[in-house]
Order: sequence, then structure tokens, then C-alpha cells
Amino acid sequence: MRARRSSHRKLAADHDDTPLRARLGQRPTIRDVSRLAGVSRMTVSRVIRDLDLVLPATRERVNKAIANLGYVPDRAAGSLASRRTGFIALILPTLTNTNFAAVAHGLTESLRQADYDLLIAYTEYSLEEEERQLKNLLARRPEAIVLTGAVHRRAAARLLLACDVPVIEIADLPRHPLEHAVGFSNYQAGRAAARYLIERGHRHIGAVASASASDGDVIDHRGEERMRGFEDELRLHGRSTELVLRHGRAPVSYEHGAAVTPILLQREPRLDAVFAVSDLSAVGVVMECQRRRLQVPEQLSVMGFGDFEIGTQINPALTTVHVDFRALGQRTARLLLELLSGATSPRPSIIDVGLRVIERASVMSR
Amino acid sequence: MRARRSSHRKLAADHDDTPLRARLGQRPTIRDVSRLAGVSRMTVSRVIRDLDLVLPATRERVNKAIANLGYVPDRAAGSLASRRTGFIALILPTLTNTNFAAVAHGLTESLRQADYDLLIAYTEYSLEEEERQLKNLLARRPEAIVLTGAVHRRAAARLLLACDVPVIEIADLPRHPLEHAVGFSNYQAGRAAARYLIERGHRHIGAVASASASDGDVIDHRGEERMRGFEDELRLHGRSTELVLRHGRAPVSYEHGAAVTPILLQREPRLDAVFAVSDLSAVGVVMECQRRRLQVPEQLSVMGFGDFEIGTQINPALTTVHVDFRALGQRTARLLLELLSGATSPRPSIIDVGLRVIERASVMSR
DNA sequence: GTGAAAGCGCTAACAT
DNA sequence: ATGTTAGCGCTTTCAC
Repeated sequence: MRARRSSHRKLAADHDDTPLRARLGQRPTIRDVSRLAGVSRMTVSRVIRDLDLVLPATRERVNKAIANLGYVPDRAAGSLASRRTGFIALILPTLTNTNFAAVAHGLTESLRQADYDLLIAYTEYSLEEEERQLKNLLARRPEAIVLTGAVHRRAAARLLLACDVPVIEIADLPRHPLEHAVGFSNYQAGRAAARYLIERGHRHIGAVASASASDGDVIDHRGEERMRGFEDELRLHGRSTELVLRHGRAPVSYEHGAAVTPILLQREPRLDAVFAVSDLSAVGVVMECQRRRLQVPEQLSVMGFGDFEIGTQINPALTTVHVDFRALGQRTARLLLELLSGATSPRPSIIDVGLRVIERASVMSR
Repeated sequence: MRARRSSHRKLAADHDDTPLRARLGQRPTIRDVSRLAGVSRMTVSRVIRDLDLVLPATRERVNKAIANLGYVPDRAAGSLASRRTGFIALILPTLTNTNFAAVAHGLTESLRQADYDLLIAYTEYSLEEEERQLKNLLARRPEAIVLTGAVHRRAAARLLLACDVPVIEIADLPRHPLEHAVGFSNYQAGRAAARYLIERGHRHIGAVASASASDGDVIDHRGEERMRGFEDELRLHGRSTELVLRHGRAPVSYEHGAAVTPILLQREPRLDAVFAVSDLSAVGVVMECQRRRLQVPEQLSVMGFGDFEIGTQINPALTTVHVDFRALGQRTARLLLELLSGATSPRPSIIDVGLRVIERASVMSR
């Protein structure tokens, strides 16, 4: 280190002849490669980036030098010079949800080829945390920002609007998107579920979701949209919404459904259908019913959302609302790639990946 | 941009007087802040990094300028200068496994406070992919590398050994760790499961896991270790291992258990116990048994590994081998922080977080 | 407590 | 096809 610095002072950039031994124990730089290969740093840079302007013979010499030294380029330095970091920021509520993990999967697959790296953060459904994470990510200069949609803190929205990179909201279709959006209507998902249950003759329909924290910060906004849709559809049919229960904190899981079942049953013993904000909670409902010797679907129909694999395996298999999250990830990646290649007009894209009710055995007609 | 570059040529570093309007539409840099606050860039840098050598009054002026401009520091530039990127690389088989997601969670929580960002990659259980991901991550100059343990490609191991940052293998305890390790013995987990089933009087004991790909690249090595332990314990008790079935490709899930159950049953109709390499597969076994009107545990005992939440909810609840993956993540974070602060001797740490059998209702004594 | 100089390891732009 | 120059936006070092 010492040796290099002082030699820099005296020598032209590409003629530094600091002996290799002086660099022992240091990571080799592009200059070490260039000296070993007897070319300029630019040539090495071109080889690294596969720029096709290098004679095959030269290229091979360089590659040999790279291999010999075990050289690994430093992308932080490259980013600084090229003003392209190769980072895409992804902010998700949680990773412990296979559907969100599937989104990350779909994104990574497509982005890897274009040599982008995902910078993943998760908020645990807290808007405060979203803002904190966003600030943190911005310092890494992502070339695009992908985050779950619709609701953000004021300051976070301002940051997103102000930053000069594409912003994509996913997993919902906000009425007022910040910019681009790839998702589906959670509200319509809720309505579809209610309609499905009503059409099948259920009279005492309940629903379960998480509650928001007292300070309103921790909240599953997309789940809440589904509940809103569910309630609106109930009202549209002149039904009561008093069996729509919000309980516990997001994210919901199996235990949520198990805990909420007796509450609902106590509130309305004639309960004949339940919609859960997530399959995981719905599975919990089914399991609790098994324990209570309550027949699903004969005595109680159960419906979920998200089409998680466990729903296909339980008995009876779970009727649910399906959204293709992997496709959502891939579609987002495609949009991202268009945006980043500058091929698309800057006109905001709003992409609906749709949803559909999957009929399985946990709901029966009455 | 143009304006800035040319002015640079003529002016001393901190006396650049490029008008602010020339910078419109550009992200503000530290220099913009310094000019607005009427201080040098160094002072701004000190404020940003909370270096406590700045007069409160100065600090406030700087902070005001930062807020006015909406300045966000560029960590790529900072990394280059300070030679500290603040990145920790994490390579996992998959994110779609709540236990691995829990590790990522545990790690993030602790590392965020120290201002480190996790760079997450996943391999889908492919060693080739592990190597590719590793190369990719290395270019981001992580200050430490965390990856699932024990088996790596030669080239990957060489890269890990050669790189000058701490390497921590997790989720297993390799016989020959590359450096540090935080995990548990998958082999002992398998033995413990076999012992548990044998002690409870089972006579026809089966086990199910994934098979390795034909080219041997895609394989769940830690799961395979559990199977090895399971088989060894069976042999130790003079039992046959012919009901240890390897089927399908990692990662296993619910469907795996469902698919494998009839195969096992056909091979040995008197089958009275099954150990699955993962709770997810074990749950699939239980569900398939329900469909076949095979009583668990009366006719067949089922045991899993990993203590996933679903195992606590199914009926009967799943007996399993528990490992605290969140603690594993936190313990890893603690080691990481020690290592990175230089507090610890460079002596490799091998940390066993242990495991234990959780008795629930899916296994009965015969 | 603050500032100037030098340079981190790379690439854009412009030679040749 | 390859090389030279001049930074990218920060921080280190050392001076005052």
C-alpha cells in the first residue's frame, strides 16, 4: 500500500512499475493485470466487460493474467466511474412468505442475465421501517426501486418521487401509482371471494384478517384492501359485515386462523363460511375445525387467498384466490429491463396480472 | 456535468464555484452540500459519519444543507475511498424455506445496527450456482461471507480460502470447516430421529429425502447428512436401511411427502414409521395418510425435521427435530460483528447451536 | 475543529 | 485495436 501510493506520485498512470512483490497480500487490481499482460488498463477493462474490441490473442493474454492473479474486478469502483451500480432495490414486507419469496425469485432469475443484483430489504409490514430501508438503499444508488404498492409514508413517497430512477410498485394496483405498477387488485380479490361464497348460498359469512397496530404503522395494507372489497361485496348483497374480524398483527400465519376460529364461532354459532386474508390463516381455520370436530365443508366452508402449496395438500383441499406471484416477479423484471435499457417511453406502465378463484373442496354449496 | 468537469480543471478541490444551477437535475454531491453550508467537504463527511469532531453549530448548518438539497451520500464512492463496503454476503440454498428466511432475518436485525447490508444470493441447491453467485458477490467486495456449510466446489472453496475476509459456514458443522462455522450436526439430527423411532418400538422404519441430480450438482447436502446419520443409527441397531427412500429433487415440499408415501407403503406394507428429511415432506406424508384412511400415529408414526409452524397445527401435531434457526442467524451475526470489529483473535470459531427432538402426537410407542 | 491534497479502482471520452 | 487523460464522489492523511 505504502509502496503503491508513493510510486503513484511519480509515475504516469499506466506506466507504474511497482514491483509485484510490493503488492503481496493485497487484492490484485486492474493495474496488476494490465502489467502482467503487458497491456493498458483499458484493454483489461474491455476484456472484463466483454466489449468485443479486443484482439483474440490479446484477450487471451489478459484472461490468463486474470486467472493467474485471481483477479476479481471491484464493482464499487466500476460503479463510480460508469455511474451504473447494477443494483435493483427490492423492498418487501417479509421474506417468510413464499409468495413474496417467489417474487424475489422471479425477479432474480431474469435480472441475473442482465448482470443486475437485487438489494433486498423487508419491512415487517411497518411503514416506518419501509422509510428507513428506503433511505438506506438509496445510498447504494440502485438503478430502479421495486416495492410493494399503494401506501407509503409521506417522506418515503417524496424520496421515491424525487429520485431519478424508475419506481415500480408491485402486488397491488394503487389508485394513484407513484410511477409504474405491476400487480392485481386486492380489493377485487376480496370482492370475488365474497361473491363466490354468497353465490353458493352461505348465510352467515365471516372473514378474518390482521388488525393494524395501535399507532397505525404496522399494517398489511394489501390484506386490508381485500377485506374492504369483501365487506363492500357483502353490503352490496345486503349482508351484514359484523363477522369480519380483524385480529392480531401482520403477518398472519397458521396460528392466526386457529386462534380466530373460536372467536368467530362464539360470535355466530350458525357461521357457515369463512374467508381468510391468507391461505396460511385459512389452513389454521381448517386445522382448528378438525380439532373441534367441525366438518369442513359440510358444517363450515373455508376460503383463503394466495394459493399456497399447503392448501393443495390439506384435507379438504383449500378453495382460494390464486395470483401468479412468480409471473408477477417475471413481468416486473421484464418491465425493469425495458425501463433500464431505455427502450420504453417514460410513460408509466400499469400492469394487471389478474387473479382467479380456484375451486377446491373446502367450500360447498348450501 | 460538462460544467463541473471543466471547472475542475481550473479550480482547487474545495473552491469549485460552479453555480448551483449548473447542477440542476443531478443528484447533489458532498461538494454541493459543502458549498451550501460554507464548509469543506471533509466537514460534511464528518457530519455524515457522525464523527464527533464537528462544532454543534457547524454540524447544524451542514445538516440543514443536507436536508435542503435532499442529499444522500453515495456509499459506492465511500466504499472505494474507505475500503469498507458495508456489505455482508449471504448465500443460501433457497429463500422459499422459512427456516432459511429466519436465518436471513436474524442476521439482518443484528447487522442493520452496525450499518451493514446483506447481499443475499440463493443457489437452488446447485453447487455450480453457488460458485457463480460467489464470484458475482466477490465483485461487490463483501466484508464477510456467510454460506451454508460443508460442501463446495473446488473452485468455490479456493475462492473462499483466497479471499481475505472472514468466511462463516452455517447450518451444518463441517468436518473440515473452511474457517468459521455456526450450525448443528445434521448427521446427529438423523441419528437422533432414528434412535427416537427405534426406542419407541417401531419395526419397519422408513425415511424419505430428495435424490441428487444425475450430475450430482443439485443436491441437498445437509439433508443427505441427516439421512446418513439415520441410516447409520439403523445399522447400529441391526436394522435394514432398505426403506430409506431418495426421491425427487431438492428442495422437498408437501407434495414430496404425498408422492413418496404410496411408494414406501408398496415397498413395505407393514411400514410403521417414517422419518422425513423435512417437516414439509412429513406434513405431506400425514396428509396423504389422511386421504388413504391410514391412521397417524396408530398405524403409522411420522417424524420430521425443522420444526416448521405447520407441524404444530396439523392433526396430529408433528413430532420433529427442532433447530433454532433464528438464533443461528443471531449467533452468526454476533460472531460476524466480533470478527469485523477485530475484537476476536483470528482463530476459527466453531459454534454448535444444538438440536432437540420435539415430541408431539404423530409418533406413538408400539 | 477544520481544511487541502492525494488517491481508492475503475471507465468515459477521446486520441492514435 | 489499443492507449492516454481525467475524473466518478467520497475518505484518508496530515497540516494548521
